[in-house]
Amino acid sequence: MENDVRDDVGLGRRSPTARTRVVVADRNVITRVGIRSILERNAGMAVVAEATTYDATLDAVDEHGPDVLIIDLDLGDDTTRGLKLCEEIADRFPATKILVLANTLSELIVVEALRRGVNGYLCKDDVKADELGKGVRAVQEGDTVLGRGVGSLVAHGLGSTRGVAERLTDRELAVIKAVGRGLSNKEIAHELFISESTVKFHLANSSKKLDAKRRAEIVHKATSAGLI
Amino acid sequence: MENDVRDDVGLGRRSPTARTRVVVADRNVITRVGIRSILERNAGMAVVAEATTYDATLDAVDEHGPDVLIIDLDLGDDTTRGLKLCEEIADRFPATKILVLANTLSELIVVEALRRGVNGYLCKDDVKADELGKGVRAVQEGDTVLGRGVGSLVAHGLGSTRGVAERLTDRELAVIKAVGRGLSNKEIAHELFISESTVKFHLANSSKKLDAKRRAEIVHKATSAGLI
DNA sequence: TGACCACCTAGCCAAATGGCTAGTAAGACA
DNA sequence: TGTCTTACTAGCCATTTGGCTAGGTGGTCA
Repeated sequence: MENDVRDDVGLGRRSPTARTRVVVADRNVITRVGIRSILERNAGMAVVAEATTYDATLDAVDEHGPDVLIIDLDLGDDTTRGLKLCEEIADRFPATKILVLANTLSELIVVEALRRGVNGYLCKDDVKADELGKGVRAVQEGDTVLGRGVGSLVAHGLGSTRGVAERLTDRELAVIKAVGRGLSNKEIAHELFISESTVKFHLANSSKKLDAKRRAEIVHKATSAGLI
Repeated sequence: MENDVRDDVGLGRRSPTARTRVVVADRNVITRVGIRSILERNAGMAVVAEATTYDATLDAVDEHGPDVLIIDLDLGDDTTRGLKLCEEIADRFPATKILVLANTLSELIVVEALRRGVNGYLCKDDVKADELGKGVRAVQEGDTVLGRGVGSLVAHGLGSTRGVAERLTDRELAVIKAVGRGLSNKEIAHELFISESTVKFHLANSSKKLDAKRRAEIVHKATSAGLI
């Protein structure tokens, strides 16, 4: 059950059976220790580096060229930067597969992540201990891994007629943040140096993209998705 | 730096120096493994049980009578049940100290938790590896532990003149959830079998309690606090 | 060059919301 | 018994909002 696989290294054929090398990017120590513990003890993998910021993640991937990057998209204030980072890594380091390990499940983020070249998407609260290792192995071998619930969410989204969670622009995000702080359109207009009409324009667009009926729902969806 | 402290056990005086016994309640395997790893390897403590539901947590505390319970308030749909559970444990098992390990930092929840007998409140994303063990040790010895940022948040809340995050009633919570789904007052009234006036009444009360100016802000604060 | 996109603005109108006062009623608690 | 809390209702009125149409700008990319 818990064989030590270190002996594999240094045997005959090296490359295919070599230990899977993983970089973990998560701001949470507890999570990092947990992942390391699970992967190294039970799955025979090696966590070669840990990162807690976007920049450090990029550096770590560049330096270690891991087989798999396990990343929580939310390393800072908003998930948007995490998505951009994934895109960059998928682009610059195609040999490194990306497995997102998210706190929350949001169609918006899942679809956007897959669009940007992520190879797998698991939810922290849903994964069982053995599934983490299996997931890492699977993405390493080229599979796309979607955790419980994630798959059906995506299928549902792709099947529907609407725009499937289009990306929010910077301006839209700024307006939504202000709405979440309880500001009126007039106050937001004043704060962002735009007219009230423009605020309403951005909100109307955000509504469509998020499939939300009212500003309160926009805020709820954006908050749940870690956008604000 | 990382001495193995297991030798402490079985020395002369047992009870004061005996290994601290901990129960961990968190729905997330990775976090549970991480906490166990950190506490057992570096702090010389023993995780005697893990729980993933409110009921299981109560059972585990009852059965093992741990020195400290480390709990994530959000074991199910909403944080409210977690708060109730803490109150019950603090009441029935005063020997077990409670250390909350939260995902998010919300004044609302912190104040409410302390009010119900919790001994410490740390934020997962903020704790360093060594702080977890120190925190556990401190609450065990009777101290109240508030993580970085948590303390000032509470102090600020207590210092202000307003009601300091009063508890939301079930009805208010139901209305807020509906608002988050983008429903209008009329729709909410119909869904909850109450009049539109009553919906507005509950929202006005919620506004005061959460110190929110508009429904969108109510939703934002409630969502951030894990209430909906 | 034209198409497309993000961004910005204006005005109109119906609906929704928020703030207020002024009540009723049931259950908990001392 | 009286007081408190929660829950519920009504109406009024100003403000906010959402939905609509109809524009304008500058930047990017094929």
